[in-house]
Order: sequence, then C-alpha cells, then structure tokens
Amino acid sequence: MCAVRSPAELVDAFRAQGLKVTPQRQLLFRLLYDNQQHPSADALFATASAQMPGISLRTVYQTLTDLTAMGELQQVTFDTGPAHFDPNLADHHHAVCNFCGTIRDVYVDGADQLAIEGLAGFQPDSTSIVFRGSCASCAAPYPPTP
Amino acid sequence: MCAVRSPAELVDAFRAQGLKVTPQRQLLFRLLYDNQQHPSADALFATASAQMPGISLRTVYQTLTDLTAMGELQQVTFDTGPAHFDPNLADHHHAVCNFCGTIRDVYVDGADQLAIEGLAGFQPDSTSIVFRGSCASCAAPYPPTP
DNA sequence: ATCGCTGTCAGCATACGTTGCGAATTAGCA
DNA sequence: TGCTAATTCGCAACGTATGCTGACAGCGAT
Repeated sequence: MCAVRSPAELVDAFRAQGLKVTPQRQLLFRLLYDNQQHPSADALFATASAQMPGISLRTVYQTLTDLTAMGELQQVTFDTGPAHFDPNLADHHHAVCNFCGTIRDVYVDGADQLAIEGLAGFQPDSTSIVFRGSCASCAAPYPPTP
Repeated sequence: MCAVRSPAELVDAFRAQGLKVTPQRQLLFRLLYDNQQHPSADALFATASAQMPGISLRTVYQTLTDLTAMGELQQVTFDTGPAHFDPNLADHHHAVCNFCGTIRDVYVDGADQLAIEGLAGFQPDSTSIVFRGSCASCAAPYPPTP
C-alpha cells in the first residue's frame, strides 16, 4: 500500500468502477504518478497537450474529477487561484511559497491532537494545515516590502 | 486594541491613508463590525443593497480589497467557492461544516509549535488551519453517505 | 472476429467569481 | 465656495470550471 498510486493501480481502479481506460486517461495517470508539482488542471492540460495534441481541457477536468471522487487524488485550493491536484494520499499538509508559488508536501506531527477552543459540538472529519512563507530558493534576501 | 475594528476606527484608518470615507464605505464598515458570519462579497452586497439600493457590487469588492490590503480584514477561501471576509484580527483558525457550510472561528493552542517535517529551508510567515466536519446543528443524525 | 451497449471525447456555450476600464460624481480641504 | 483627486458604478473582460451534444471507442457478449 503506497501513498501514491501507480498508473497500473489507477487502471484497475477505473475498471473496477466500470469506467473505461482510454489513452487520454492513461496519459494523465502517467503524468500524475509521483508528481510532486501539485499541478492545476490547466498545467496538466498543457503537459498533456504536448504529448497528445488535441486532448481536450474538458477531458482533463473530467478525469481529475473522477479521480478525486474515487479518493485517488486530493484536490487542494489556495486563495482564489485554480485548484491543484495532489496524488499523495498520505496524511500530510502543505507549504506554499508566497514568492514563487511552489507547493510542498509537509508532514505535521500532532496535527490530530491540537487543543481547540470554540468547536462546541463540532465534529471534525478532516484537518488541513497550510503554511505560507518563503521557500529555500526564495529565502528572502530582502524581506517582503512593508 | 481590540480584535475587531469598530466603524469609527476604520474611518480613521481610511482617512489616515488619504482614502475617502463615503456613505457606501461607512455602510460596509457597519455591516462588517462584529460580524461572525464570514460573509462573501456577494452576501455583503445583498445585505448592503437592502439598506442602500443602488450600491454597486464593484464598490463592495473595492472596499473589501482596500480593507484587506490595510490588514483590517482577513480574506479566507475554502475550496473553489467565493472568498469570505473575516473582521476578526485575532490569531485564529476556521471550522467549516460540510453540510450547512457555516464557518466558525476557532482558537487552536500550540498551532505555532507544531513539529513539521519536510520544510527544509522553508520559513513560514503564517499558518492556517481548517477543520471540516459537521457542526452542532448538523451533527450527523445519519452519517455522510458512503 | 464482430456486434452492440454504454461510457467517453471534443468543442462549444455557459456559469461563476472577480477585476479592468472610463465617464460621471463626490469627499476632503483651502 | 470651488478645486482636485479619489470614488462610484455599470459594463466588459478574464480565468476557472461545468453542462450539453453528436460522433466515437472500449469492452463484454455473441
């Protein structure tokens, strides 16, 4: 049981649901496998188009939606920008660089044992933590303008 | 120093920046004051329209953008929906009900002392935590359909 | 190997939230 | 009061995402 599904596993998962495995989907499975980039639908579409001219943006969205519904993909959004897709199924969180926009997976110990005030009667299903700051590459040579 | 700015404080802040205080803005200041609803721009526009027919959605966005830029408002987004605006300036986080969509402020102890792996060289400026689940009113009489 | 059912593709139109633009208006100040 | 820069507002445009439809293709049955 790996935290990232291989294309072959996704093929099986699709067939198991009665969904068809098309060349377009196989391409997307490959592009997503072990992808650390947290691509947006549009970014994936651009990459896919290079390898399969004529593929439709609609198809990319459809496949991403299917994968998300099947729990094989995590959809994450930051601010008002496009949704990003994360094939990492492990329990993890994200760090976003304010300068270059890079998104990294981070693992947070104790995220489930946080002491929370104000939840009275609220039953949390999931917790997502987003860190914002500057990544190693952008490590503020000069601080953000005040 | 209060965690929520009064309309009068916002008026002063605007004047201090050379920005003008118009009736539209004063109305929005009042609507935001002590507002626990985390309204979206559209929701605020609806409320404002009731009290000032003819006010433009564009003006609501403009004022919200100004307030956010001045740090008097926190803009938060969940999923791909509209941005929500939070006048609570205290260090807090959010709990979102998966059923009714209600957003509540929560206070998390130890959020700044989380043990994080994978951040190598990343310097976090801010941390935001979002809990998803069911609120007291929606407290799953039947669990989410599997 | 072929047939047929059913899901899929592509392309367009559309919805939604948000922002850019410009002319008319208004707040703030002398 | 009158000037000037900021503001308002309506419209258009933008980016993201989804609905719709005819033509098509995967996959199991024949």
